[in-house]
Amino acid sequence: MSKGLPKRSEDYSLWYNELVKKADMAENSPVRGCMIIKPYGYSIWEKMQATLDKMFKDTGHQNAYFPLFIPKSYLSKEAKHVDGFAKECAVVTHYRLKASDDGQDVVVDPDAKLEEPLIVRPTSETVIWNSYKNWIQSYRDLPLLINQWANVVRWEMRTRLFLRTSEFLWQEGHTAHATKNEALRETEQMNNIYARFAEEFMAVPVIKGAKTASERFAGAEETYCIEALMQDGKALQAGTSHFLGQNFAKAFDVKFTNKEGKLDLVWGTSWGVSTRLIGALIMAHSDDEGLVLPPKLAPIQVVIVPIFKSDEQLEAISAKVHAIREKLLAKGISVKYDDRDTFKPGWKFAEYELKGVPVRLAIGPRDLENKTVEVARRDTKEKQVVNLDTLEDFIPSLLEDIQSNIYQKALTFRQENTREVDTYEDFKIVLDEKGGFVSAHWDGTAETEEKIKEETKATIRCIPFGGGTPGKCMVTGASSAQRVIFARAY
RNA sequence: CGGGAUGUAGCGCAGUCCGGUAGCGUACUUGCAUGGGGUGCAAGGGGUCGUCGGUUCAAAUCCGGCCAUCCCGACCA
Repeated sequence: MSKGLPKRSEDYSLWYNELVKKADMAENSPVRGCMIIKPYGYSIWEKMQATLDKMFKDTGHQNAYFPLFIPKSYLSKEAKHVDGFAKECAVVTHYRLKASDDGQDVVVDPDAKLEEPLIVRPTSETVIWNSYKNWIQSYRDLPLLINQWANVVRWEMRTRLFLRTSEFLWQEGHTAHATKNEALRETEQMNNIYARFAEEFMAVPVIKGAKTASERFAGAEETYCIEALMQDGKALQAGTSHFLGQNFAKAFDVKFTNKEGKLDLVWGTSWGVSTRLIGALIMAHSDDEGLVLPPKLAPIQVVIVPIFKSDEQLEAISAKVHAIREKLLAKGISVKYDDRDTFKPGWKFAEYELKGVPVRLAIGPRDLENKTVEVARRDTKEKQVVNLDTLEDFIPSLLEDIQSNIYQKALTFRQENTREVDTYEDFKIVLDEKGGFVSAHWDGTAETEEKIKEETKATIRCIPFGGGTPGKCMVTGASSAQRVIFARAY
């Protein structure tokens, strides 16, 4: 582990990349655009998974698993859907290799060509709706509320660790409903769950809203989303929830008999969040020293570092530490005691800061004498000496304090970097000089949206829920029902 | 697919202009000291110089092809 991270303020991209690698979260795989998620990065994902999975199950969803391969013909059944994904699909055309003529290599066996190419799923609507056709006959089979944890492949031209990789891990929920309203409520409910997860667990404030038609999921009638602001002033789409209307039901002929005995098409939704959330977590809180993890998602919440010279000292310290550890574990706090003598205390301090461990305890001979322990918090880097007797009450409240402090910090940052503008001139200036979210009036047309994107690289991140006051479009002067959120985005 | 750059030890790089037989930092191994913020000193191990070909007495270095990676664009539910 080499020391030193590039400065966040000097080169945000480099800082991010190095941080991901040095904190031992992930690295590039031999296949371009894919990534290897290392145990530390994966353990954060596992925490996210566990939390989200519980939220899904609490709202009546069940997990299932569908195949990785999608026959090409499935994908083409929904016209808009295939349009949206066709350009980034990995395609399997053969099922066998053979030795090359000179025996030095293996080549694709031309005799092993598949009758129909298989697409490595970029998303699973098509395979899943193909099954739903068989699973749904009556209104009694509805609603069908299914989620799957899986990997998907989208062959992006340009990739970034966690934020956009060719292969990524995610959950995708796919539900079927008897009525339009119920499906709409589901779409909204899941978007709310994502927002709650982002804010309460990731400590990342998000704006909930609807996508414009051009930013919608391919095949959806409405896409809701949560949008977060990163520390470099760029926006990141953190989760999406789609109202699919009856589009996939039509494409896959999924009909049910309603209470009146009449055939009707079912209404669908789909929603997902991915390992991109880990990227959001990193970019939202971390600093020049490394990761800053919210206690609720940190794989290690408290690390204890002993300071010792001799084996006798270590033994005495360890006895104390074990008692502390037991007490904290009993309160459901994850504690790591790093008593390795192969690394020095200073090295360990830097290492756990890099990895974003929220609280560090250091205990040495001096503390044994005074019955104290040094407590350092990662978010503010403040250190204080705490009496051993009060520690078990102090730590849980400190963890809560850190959780809310980093949320507040991120919220303040977003508020300071969200600006209302009324003219296109100001819009361009703010975007270039400050970045962040820009709240402005837009006439609602795809043409204006496209023109702005073309000229400024800013996209409409969302049309925030909750409405707002009407006004005039900053570009065309036409009337606008409410302000929308623009930003340059990842 | 266009524009730019890079490929030398696990990682980060110098050496290339001006050809002469492989170097620095870090990491690793060993020893001694050290230990409350990335410890110091000493010794040691580790290299098809991306790849294929050409020029030359001699190529990491010059020339050509290929491959790969990164950055900028195009692309990005």
